[in-house]
Amino acid sequence: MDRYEPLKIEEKWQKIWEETEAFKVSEEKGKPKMMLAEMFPYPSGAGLHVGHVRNFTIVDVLTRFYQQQRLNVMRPFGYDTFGLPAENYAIKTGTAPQEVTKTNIDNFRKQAKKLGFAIDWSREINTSSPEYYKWTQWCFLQLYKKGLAYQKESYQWWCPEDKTVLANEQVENGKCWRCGHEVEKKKMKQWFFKITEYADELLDEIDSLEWPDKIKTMQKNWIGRSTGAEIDFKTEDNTKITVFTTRPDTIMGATFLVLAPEYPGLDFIVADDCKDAVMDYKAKALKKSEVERQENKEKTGVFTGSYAINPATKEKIPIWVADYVLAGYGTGAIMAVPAMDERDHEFAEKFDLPIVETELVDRDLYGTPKTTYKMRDWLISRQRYWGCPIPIAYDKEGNPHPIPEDQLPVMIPEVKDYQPDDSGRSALAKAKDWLKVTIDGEEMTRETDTLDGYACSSWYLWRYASPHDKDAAWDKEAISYWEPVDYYVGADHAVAHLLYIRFWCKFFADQGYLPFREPIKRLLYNGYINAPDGKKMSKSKGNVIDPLDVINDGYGADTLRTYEMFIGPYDLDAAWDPRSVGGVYRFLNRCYNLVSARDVFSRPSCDDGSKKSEVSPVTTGRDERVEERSSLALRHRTIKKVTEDIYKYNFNTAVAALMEYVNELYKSGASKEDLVVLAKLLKPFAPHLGSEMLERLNSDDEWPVWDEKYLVSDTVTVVVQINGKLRAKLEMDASDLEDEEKVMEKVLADKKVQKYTENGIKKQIFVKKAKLVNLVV
RNA sequence: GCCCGAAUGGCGGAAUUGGUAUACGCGAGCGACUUAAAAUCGCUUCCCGACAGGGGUAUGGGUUCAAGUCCCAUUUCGGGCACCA
Repeated sequence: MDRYEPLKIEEKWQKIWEETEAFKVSEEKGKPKMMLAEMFPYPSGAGLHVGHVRNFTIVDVLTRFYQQQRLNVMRPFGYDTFGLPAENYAIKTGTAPQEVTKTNIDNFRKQAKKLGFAIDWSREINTSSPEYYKWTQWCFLQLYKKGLAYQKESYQWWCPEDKTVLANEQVENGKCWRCGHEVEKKKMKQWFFKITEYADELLDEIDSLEWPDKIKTMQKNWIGRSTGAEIDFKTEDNTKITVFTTRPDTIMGATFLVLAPEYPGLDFIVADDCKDAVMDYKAKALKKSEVERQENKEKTGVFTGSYAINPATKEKIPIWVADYVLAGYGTGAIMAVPAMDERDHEFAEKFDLPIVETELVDRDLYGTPKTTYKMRDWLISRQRYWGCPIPIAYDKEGNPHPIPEDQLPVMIPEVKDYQPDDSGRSALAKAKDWLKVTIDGEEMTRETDTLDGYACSSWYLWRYASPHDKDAAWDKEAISYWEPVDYYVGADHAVAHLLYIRFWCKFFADQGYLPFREPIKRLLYNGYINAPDGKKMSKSKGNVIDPLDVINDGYGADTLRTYEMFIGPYDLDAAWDPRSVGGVYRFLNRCYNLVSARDVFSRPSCDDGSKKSEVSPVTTGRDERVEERSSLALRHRTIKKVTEDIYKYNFNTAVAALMEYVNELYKSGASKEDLVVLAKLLKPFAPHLGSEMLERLNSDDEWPVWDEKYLVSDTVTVVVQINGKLRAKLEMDASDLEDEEKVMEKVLADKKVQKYTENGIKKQIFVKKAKLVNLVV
């Protein structure tokens, strides 16, 4: 009997998979397909962490599960490589981001291979490679052509630390999502994608997706549709102010108007004697950081000195400016109804404005119906070096022109100094020669902004279908075979990425480039793995578990993978427990021993494929027949349990069922067929060991199928409750269950039951499905 | 403040969706093997009780023959949103 040596076995199988390109797939017409992917990682210098392992292993378990069911399964891999960490490293060390990225990718690939993932390595992609970002730029141009990529001057979130603008989605509690610095508002001309054009469809189709409710709700809230009306108010000198309200029926109670500090026509409205005060307030409001605004919710505002006429009451009502009205939502102006709205009420109290009870009127009487959204257009320009250059150039008048498609990619120029500055232009501006470009004989200057990294990840799932395509971003035929993606697994980007990719999908479907309108059928949102103390792992706390250490300590990748599936429900956060890792290792060790020492554990095989055991009652004697039946039942019960658990993503209980199975086999002995089934069911979790066991058992890996007929046994245990309390368990023939009278007869004959039913039975309930009798006495 | 979600042994967590609470693993204890330790194997392990029995799924109430599961209230913890008119 030899010892389980995981590192040896794993090296052997990884070599075999590498050399045979075991997971390379291509389109096979008529064969059912399955495509699975994780949210591709940003390859950091620190290498894979245990969170990646959980994420990737979920994908891998499903991948192998479907492979073993002989579907045509694609499980690609890629790297999301643009972004600040590589650039900040470049600023610090002078090393080109291209170089750092290559080193990190090489490391990630090596580590992923050590984990035994069933990846089609021929489909590896990298968003910062020119072959890839050429097509990101092409995507941009398609959006530009249709007017969905446009420039606008407006107030934007600016991170003074990273010296770039940020999208709404990248501002968390008033702070930059990357560096945590407080963001400011800055008026700049920036590029946007018009995601709002698809707001309704993005909202309405959410419910058709097999996604976690949590994510669906977050997206719905983010889009934030509300229906109401726009109502025109006129000032005394006839300037129109349009307000948005969800309650047009409360107009009788509107006793003043409030404008956002950034309201575009503010200058025309303010009365001369109030100008100084209003401009002063506006300047202060803009300087206020988002954090300050949130911390101090005390209402502030100033009177403009002007009045408007309430079209319903014909009353003259004052116009105020206050920063509780947001410029980017609705029209940037509201009618205040202090009797109905809490915020208006607070404002009216503070500034002593009239509060009148309102009578409701017909909703459509004074306004026109209007729908608005919380979601804003997606700000995509970044003043940073390490991103995909926006394929635009400006003529002498400053008008933008698209770079012709045959001139793509617009390569990232080499510079010596990566440092961004406050000029509002990225370090690309330092590449003087690169800046010049000739389009249609006219000299122009290139755009120096780069694209938000989320643009690069908004189409990568489609690139997997034809990753080396030189003529198109994706091959239409390949993509209509493979996609939409069947399973997408991640632990982040609930709104941003997962909303953007849906938006692009709808856009490219409208342009005829995609044959589907939703890119991801099923989404699995896995939980984090925390340190043993329950806290987030972080370098500074020194509580990081390195998955490579776990492997190299001798446990191996199979133990690591199986442990992370066993750790708890996949969608909940879990704390790392080094001792439980040992428990999983012991389990795999027992699996190995069953095969390597078969003579010790063997039991005569009763092959369920043979007609003998299926039909004819076994003639060799009662005991042996019972034995056969129970081991068949065990085996088929386990197949069923593991299969159904994987379909339900209950990976933890699937592993538990395998442990139970092994425990039973240790007690009762195992036939060859028992072990073959064990190895097949184990393989998705522990692919190296599973493969090794199957090789030794001389078996293929095709996923086993259970037969219900082995799950019904001759005898059943009937539970007897008296007044809902468990009092007895009775063995009966299974056929007895069909006859309630017979069951009751046996129940009432039981001595223990009789003890409780001396004074008669008021009511009896028999539940066949639960094999249960409840007697009310 | 608003909207979700959760609460089960010493710990991570199971429970066919209303039907035998605590599967599986960890930890702990006992035993076997061993000169010994490790490894391995076996047994025990919710609480009270010698037994009979009783109690028990955050707390209080309710529905039901039957509640961890459904309903109402409360507490605690997690997540999301946060002046969106």
